Amino acid sequence: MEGIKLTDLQKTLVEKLGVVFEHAGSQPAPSRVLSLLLVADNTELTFDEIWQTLKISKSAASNAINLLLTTNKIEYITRTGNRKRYFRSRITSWREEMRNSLHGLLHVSKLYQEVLDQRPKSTKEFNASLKDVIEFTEFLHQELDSIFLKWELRKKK
Amino acid sequence: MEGIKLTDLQKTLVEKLGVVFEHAGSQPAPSRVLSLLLVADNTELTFDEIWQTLKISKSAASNAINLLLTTNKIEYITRTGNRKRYFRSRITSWREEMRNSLHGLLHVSKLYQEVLDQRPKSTKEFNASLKDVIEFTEFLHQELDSIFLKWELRKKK
DNA sequence: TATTTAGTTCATAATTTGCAGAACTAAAGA
DNA sequence: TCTTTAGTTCTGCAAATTATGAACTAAATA
Repeated sequence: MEGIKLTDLQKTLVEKLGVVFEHAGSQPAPSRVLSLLLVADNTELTFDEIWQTLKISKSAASNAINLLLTTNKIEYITRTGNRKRYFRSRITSWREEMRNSLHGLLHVSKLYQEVLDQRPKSTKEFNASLKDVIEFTEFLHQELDSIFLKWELRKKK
Repeated sequence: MEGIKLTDLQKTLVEKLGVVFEHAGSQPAPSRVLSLLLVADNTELTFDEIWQTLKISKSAASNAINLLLTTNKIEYITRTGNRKRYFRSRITSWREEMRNSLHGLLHVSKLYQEVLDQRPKSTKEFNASLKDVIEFTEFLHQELDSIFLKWELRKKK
């Protein structure tokens, strides 16, 4: 048996999502692995199921999976008396990932501050915008929890 | 004269920012052009100043500039009796750009909805997370203006 | 001890990307 | 009309990125 069975719709979705992830900066193979783990009926797939279903080489799958593991996009579980690893998307930790993305923006912010520090005082509007971006990013980072909270309150209703 | 003069700090900042933009998915030359327009004392630079300062070819500069123009990262102004275009960063429209980024996320959200629509009902927690991501993205999109507002109120104090 | 399993690593091979250089163009000026 | 200016467009190439297949490995099983 070669990989898992996907409907035509599922195959299309894997490719469409794959392209979206590529545009977001991810490589082709990792993008497709991640997509497959979102689209497949079974959310926990083995190494063999992944490369056989996506029709990519074992080495491409190995590299893709390890990249996704180190970037915390996926994780794996094991089962007693079974050497296989079952890989799954970490979508359930999406809040955590969003926080991390914002942390990345904070790093850009620090660079913007360095830029601002060395700018001539004369370009007032420009400098003010730069300062706005820096401050708003920091604000967003501080506010994230209360934004989550507000959303959860609204959701309950 | 070859391009504009940059201090060593400015040169370093152009490269550091350039790398950051590259990590965000932008190509090398557009990244450097965008960085230069943030770092240079003069916020409005001509085509010749850009390629000569960055030591890239005219074609690389032309392509980079046009890409940045079509993605609304930069704009240009002209001056009477002068055929040159003066390019500048659109950083002052950063709110608009943020709104657009969120709009892009909304597009991903639509795909996630397609994924969710075809998923088996049995993977409850997984599906719930997917739904959360979709709904939170929409929430954020709706809330953006009031988040801006809250930030501006806080800023005044 | 031999074999199978679940991957990993390595040496390329195949694309893809991004840039340079040169030729080109359209408008303005001399 | 010739030249200059302010770019654009068109190859061609070098480098970087990705993928492949085959050989390898370490643990478990027979």
